[in-house]
Formats: sequence, C-alpha cells, structure tokens
Amino acid sequence: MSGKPTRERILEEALDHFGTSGIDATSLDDIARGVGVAKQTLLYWFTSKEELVIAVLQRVADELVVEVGAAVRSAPHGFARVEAAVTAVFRPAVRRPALLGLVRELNRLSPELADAVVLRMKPLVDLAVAYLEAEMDAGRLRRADARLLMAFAYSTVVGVATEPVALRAVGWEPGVASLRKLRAELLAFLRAALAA
Amino acid sequence: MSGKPTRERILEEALDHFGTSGIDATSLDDIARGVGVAKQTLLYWFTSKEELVIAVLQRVADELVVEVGAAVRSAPHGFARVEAAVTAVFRPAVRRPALLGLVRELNRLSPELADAVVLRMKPLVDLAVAYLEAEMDAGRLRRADARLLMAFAYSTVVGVATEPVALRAVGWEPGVASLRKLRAELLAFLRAALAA
DNA sequence: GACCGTCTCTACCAAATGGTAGAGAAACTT
DNA sequence: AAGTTTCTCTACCATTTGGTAGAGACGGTC
Repeated sequence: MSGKPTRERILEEALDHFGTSGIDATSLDDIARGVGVAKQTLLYWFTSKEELVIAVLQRVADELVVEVGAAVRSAPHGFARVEAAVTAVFRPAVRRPALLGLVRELNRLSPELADAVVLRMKPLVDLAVAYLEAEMDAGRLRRADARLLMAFAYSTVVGVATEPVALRAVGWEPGVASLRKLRAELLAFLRAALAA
Repeated sequence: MSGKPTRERILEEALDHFGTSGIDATSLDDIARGVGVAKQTLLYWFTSKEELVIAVLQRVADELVVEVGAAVRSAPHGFARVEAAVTAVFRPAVRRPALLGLVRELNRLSPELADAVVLRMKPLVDLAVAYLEAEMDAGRLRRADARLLMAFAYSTVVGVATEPVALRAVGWEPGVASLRKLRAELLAFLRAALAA
C-alpha cells in the first residue's frame, strides 16, 4: 500500500488530521496509524512534531502561491483577471477546507513561521495591488482602495470556509454549494467596485 | 485580590486563555495560575475541563445575543438598523478577539454544543432576515437576497477578526484600526446593496 | 562476503495533564 | 458550642504524548 514515498504520505495524512482535528489535538500516533507505519518512522523523516507541522504548512503555502500565480497569469487583463484570482483562492478552500484552518493556528504555534509565511505572501499581494492600480490608471478598472478590497475579499473566503457553525446559523449547510454562492456574491461586489 | 466571585474570575480567565492559546493548548493549571487559585479549585466549580469550556462558550453566546439584540432594537428603522446590527457584531470582535476564535473550535470539541449554539443563533438571524425583507416590501430597502447578505457580512467579521496572518500579508497590522476600516467597507457594500 | 547507507521497527522514558481522595478552614444554622 | 455547608487546599494517580536508544532488514558497492 504505497505508491507514493513514505515522506509524501506522511505529509498528506498530517495535513488531513491537522486541518480537521487541529494541530494540538493530533498526536503523532494518529498520523502514523493513518499512514500505516510506526510513530518512530515519522520521527525519522521529521525530527520533531514541530518540524512536521512546519513542513506541512510550507507545502500548503507553496501550493497556494503557485496555483494562484498560474491562474492569474493565464487570465486576460481587466476585471476577468480579478475574477480569476478570487476563483483561484476559493478553489483550495473548496477542495480542502483543512488547508485554511491551518493558517489560523500559525501565529500561536510558531510566530517565526508566521512571519515567514507573511513574507512569502506579501509580495504576491503587493503584485496584485500594483496590477489593480495600474489597471485603474489605464482606465480599465474604476478607482478604489485596492489593498482594502483584497483584505475584504480574503477575509470573506477564510471566514466562510472555516466557520461551519456560522454558516449553519445563517441557515445554510456547509458545503461546496454555499461556498460557490458566496464566491458569486463576492465577485458581484468586486465588479460593482471595480468594473469600469 | 478578589472582588468578583471565584467562579466568575475563572470564566473570564478561561475565555482569555482559550481565545489566545486555543482550548487544547490551555491547561487547567494555566487558568488556575492566572486566577490565583489551585487547579483543584477549578475542578470544584466545574467538574471537568469540558464543562468549563461549555460554560465559557455558553456565556459568550449569551452575551452576543443580548448585545446585538439590544443594539438593533434601539436603532431607527431602515438602513440605520442594519448598520447598528453590523456594528454590534463587530464590537465584541474588536473588544475581545478571543471570543470569535472560540466559535471556531466548537465543532471539533463538541458537535452537540455546536448544534445548541446554532439553535440559539438561528432565530436571531431569521428575525433579521424577516426584518430586512419586510423593509424591502415596504420600499425602505432595495430588494436583495437578505440571507446571502447576512452570510457574507458575518464571514467577513469572523475572517478578519481571527486571521492576523492574513491581515499582515495584505499589509496591515492587526488591530482595532484595521477592523474599523473593514467594518466601514462592509457597511459601504451593504449600503450599496440595500439602501433605497 | 564485508561494508555502508537507508529505512522501519520494538521497547522505553520523562514530562505534562485531567482528574480523584480527602483534609482543613471559615461561615452560617440551630 | 456543635454540626453542617461551602469553599479551597495538598498530595497523589493514570494516561497520554513527544521523543530517545538501539537493533534489524534491505539494497547497493567495493
């Protein structure tokens, strides 16, 4: 029952457990059982739990950066590009909600790693902001506070993807359909704010 | 060093620790030290950690329901009332960010309690939706999907209040000022969608 | 065949944590 | 004054958890 190398399987199993049960509530044994190896095999590949956590988070951040970058670059200019970016950020949230839940625990677990992730993401955001402002200058988008819009959009994604209780209180069952509705609403808002 | 009764002080200290460090990462000893009593005093007032957690969450939910309810009822009709509701939901998030962080852990820790909280909040939301729709019927608000707007608004609050990493990636330092900016943006959106 | 690096395993340990047992103090009741 | 209730404390325990030590298996290389 292998296929993929052990290290890879550990990372995937760990992401799954961390995301659904939380990092603290996940023991190394839980992960090891899921992979089908002994706990000590984990500690061979990652010298400590913290190192495993960091590796998982690093991979998640990498995937996100790559995916969003690619989606954006392949879209035409103007508002369509904004739409592509939003959709790209929603995609991982829909496919693996566990993923976003992890970012939440980052600060508490390792402020240094949080700093690293911020350093990693910020250039991407800066690029997006610069792009939006250039488009505004060129008259292809209406003028607005691009940075504020990004914060607004991202907080929406994260909030809804990791807060099933809230969704249910509003009368929706958590799931892909709800996320899609919210994405549509968010895009409508951005279009109203930006589309020339 | 008392004033307030022990039970009360335990609840407050616990909320603080749970919110900032997470429930799992908070030991009964941590809370007891903060209050200035022995760990066993906690277990006298709450027979188990789970019971303490539930008590804390119950209190949080109660406060929120009461506060939002009062703020809304005392505001004039029309969009001003929507504004009052949003501000009321933001207020606890600003004053005690720990609070919202807790809701997140709800599902994992105790699905039954999560259900209870949902049952408690849903009528409030239903009331708000009914109010919005009545206002729409009366022509004082523009017609829109009220439930969708509530989900959108709430996810924004939660997302931003509990996601310092994301805020920093966007280029803001987490804090009251950032939350205020986002509240303003959210209100502008709602006004555009609703104001007649 | 001897050697070596890679990988996984079976014990084992020290620390932390939630929880129990039961005693002592203080205040109230009778 | 005696008894009872309320509240907080000092030990103590069982379990879990991250981590260590070290051995065995397997494949390639000399």
